[in-house]
Amino acid sequence: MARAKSPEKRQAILTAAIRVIAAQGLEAPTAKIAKEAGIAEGSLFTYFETKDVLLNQLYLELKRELNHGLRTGFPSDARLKDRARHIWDQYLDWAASSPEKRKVLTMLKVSDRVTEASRSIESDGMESLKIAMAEIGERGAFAAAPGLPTTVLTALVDATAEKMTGKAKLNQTYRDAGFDVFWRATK
Amino acid sequence: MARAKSPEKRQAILTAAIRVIAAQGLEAPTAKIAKEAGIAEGSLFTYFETKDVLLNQLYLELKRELNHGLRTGFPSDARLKDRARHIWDQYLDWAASSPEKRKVLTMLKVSDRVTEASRSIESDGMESLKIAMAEIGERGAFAAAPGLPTTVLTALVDATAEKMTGKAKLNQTYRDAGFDVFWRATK
Amino acid sequence: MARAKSPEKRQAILTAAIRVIAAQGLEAPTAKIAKEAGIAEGSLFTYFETKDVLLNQLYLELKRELNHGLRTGFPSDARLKDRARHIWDQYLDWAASSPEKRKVLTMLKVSDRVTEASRSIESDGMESLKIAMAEIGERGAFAAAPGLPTTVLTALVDATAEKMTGKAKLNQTYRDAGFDVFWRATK
Amino acid sequence: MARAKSPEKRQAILTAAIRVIAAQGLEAPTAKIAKEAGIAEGSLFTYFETKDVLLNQLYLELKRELNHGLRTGFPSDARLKDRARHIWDQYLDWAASSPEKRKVLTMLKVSDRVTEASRSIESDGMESLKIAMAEIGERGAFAAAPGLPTTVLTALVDATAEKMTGKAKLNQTYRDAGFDVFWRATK
DNA sequence: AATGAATGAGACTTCATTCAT
DNA sequence: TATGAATGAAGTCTCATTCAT
Repeated sequence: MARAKSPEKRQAILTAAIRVIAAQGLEAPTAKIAKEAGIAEGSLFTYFETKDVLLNQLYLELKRELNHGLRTGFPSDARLKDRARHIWDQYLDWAASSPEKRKVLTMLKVSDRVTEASRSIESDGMESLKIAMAEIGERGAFAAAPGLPTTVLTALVDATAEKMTGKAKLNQTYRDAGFDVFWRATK
Repeated sequence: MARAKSPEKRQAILTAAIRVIAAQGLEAPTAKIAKEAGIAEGSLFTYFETKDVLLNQLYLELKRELNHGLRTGFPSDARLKDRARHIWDQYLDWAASSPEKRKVLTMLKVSDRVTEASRSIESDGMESLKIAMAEIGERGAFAAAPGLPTTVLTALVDATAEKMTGKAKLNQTYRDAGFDVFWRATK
Repeated sequence: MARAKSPEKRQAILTAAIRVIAAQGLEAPTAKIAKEAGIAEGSLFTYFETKDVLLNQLYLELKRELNHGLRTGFPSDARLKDRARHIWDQYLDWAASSPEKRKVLTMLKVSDRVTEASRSIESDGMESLKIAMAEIGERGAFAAAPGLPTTVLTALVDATAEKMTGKAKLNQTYRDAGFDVFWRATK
Repeated sequence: MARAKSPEKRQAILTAAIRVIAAQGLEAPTAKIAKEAGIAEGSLFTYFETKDVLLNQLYLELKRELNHGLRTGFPSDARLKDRARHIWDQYLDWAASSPEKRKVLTMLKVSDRVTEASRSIESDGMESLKIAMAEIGERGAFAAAPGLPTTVLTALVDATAEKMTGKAKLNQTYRDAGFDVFWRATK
């Protein structure tokens, strides 16, 4: 049999895409992504039929990775604040430690090159998190404003991660302050 | 001397750019913007030397307009909560009533086509607002986290405006809830 | 006003296309056609939106030119043999004097890049010719074989023109022999 | 020694090429031909070094097959008209029953990818046919026009076969009419 | 200043051919 | 020999910018 399609190469393309797109935006040339991945221009299309397919796969990959992080070690039976804090910490860790991924995911969320089909794909095992977010949604400032907690949480994580990039000294301060802003809203 | 450059035409280009870029992203062709503005392809470059110049001017224009709204009727001598609420309401009004402008400003903020020089240009007359934000920065969850209040405020407005688009019925609820989230952080 | 789109340039592209396609086939690169026409690669698309549009326009142009030749000086009131001979001579003159055009028209007729819409467009003023072909269709070998005379005429012209290319000496012989073959079929 | 090249596979490629090229033209991808033949992309090049080689072999194959048909049962000693009719019938049977092959052979004849070397290769055992064509060439409209009979015959068969495709009812009529056109030329 | 045709670099994608397995 | 991933040249088309009118 011939060479098998290598998962490493596929991953290399996605990784290269993150790096290049974070720097240049979604209009980054596929040729540059291929070069960064160490493969020929045409080989990119062996793994992703078109640029749009690549972009959608990248979106799904990042969403999956983020969701996986949120689920990992989730304390389903702890009190609400601890569960919220877990989400906050995991989310923030991912956002702060992978600023390029966060940036690219943000771009993709806004872009119309990501299809509705991609957007509607959800990860498994998110039930406990949804329950926690639903509980939060019944409390404090969030009551009567459907959907607001998730949106606000995402916005606060982004804002906090933005401030954290590159200021190691104050990182713990920002991390606590950001969560504090969020948690106060639930009192 | 030949005809003078017409300020109306300049404005028409900026307005067209907002409409077209909101729909297609920053990669929208200058030719399309020109057509939407009712002028010839080449004329656009009489008013803006390059596409990057246009984008930067657009960024400045939107920032200026937003800041102008925030200043208008600012109750410099009221108590902090009222001043904060004024900022919140004005900001949210702009964001909710000009969704295209908000969308484009968000795109521009993230894009690397907007230069550092453009980003560092500030509007005049913002002193009172800065004072208010500084006072907020000393309180509650924001203490010890420099710069966080502004970032958080922007993030909350964006998140709230996003939820408001198209749900007239709940708009007042979201408006109040969003501010509530913000204000609780200062207690 | 800016430069007007020049009909000369449009014609230069069509002429270049004939030359290049006759030599290389329909897959001839647009870049080569543009170069041959003395314009920039991109300019070709100012005159023809896509390669397919160019090909269809070329088809229509050649068909129009050929039909125009057939109509010119057509002796509507002469006896059938003279009318047939006029068609034969005009057709053969065109085919023999423009071998590249004939070759390209043949290619286009067969290609599926020429749309049904293009094929169905007819030239004006062909009535007298149609009458003549109809009369022929009722005679001799053609009776009871609908549509055969036109097909056979085209085939015989092509075959004869093929033999004529480059043998000036025998040209008149071939011209007469070809028509003879055709006319005998009507006896 | 390793496995020998399989003649079946070679034939499968040629058959697939006919089907695919009839549908898409000579620019049909080799990958598609390989897939249609049920083999891997790269295996095609084990049997035909390059695409041009494949095209030339295909041309020779079709020409050989056609010529074989013409020779089969050729009545060398019959009177000229019967010999001509035999050629006509055999040729037309092949053309009408294998429209794809006829189409592809026509394309190849016109293409410059078929070399002069290929064109000059002749089949064995065609002497009797050549004698018949030579006799025809001395008669009627063909006298003094060297080479015309063969060209005209080919053209008439193509034209007739074209009309026959899909009109079973009139097929015998067209078959007779076409031959009639040809034979009248020899009187 | 206004117009829009002209330019050519560069984008995405296809495909004949090579080569590791 | 068979496979199909890998390659990169080449093709069509887009678009920011220039420039003749």
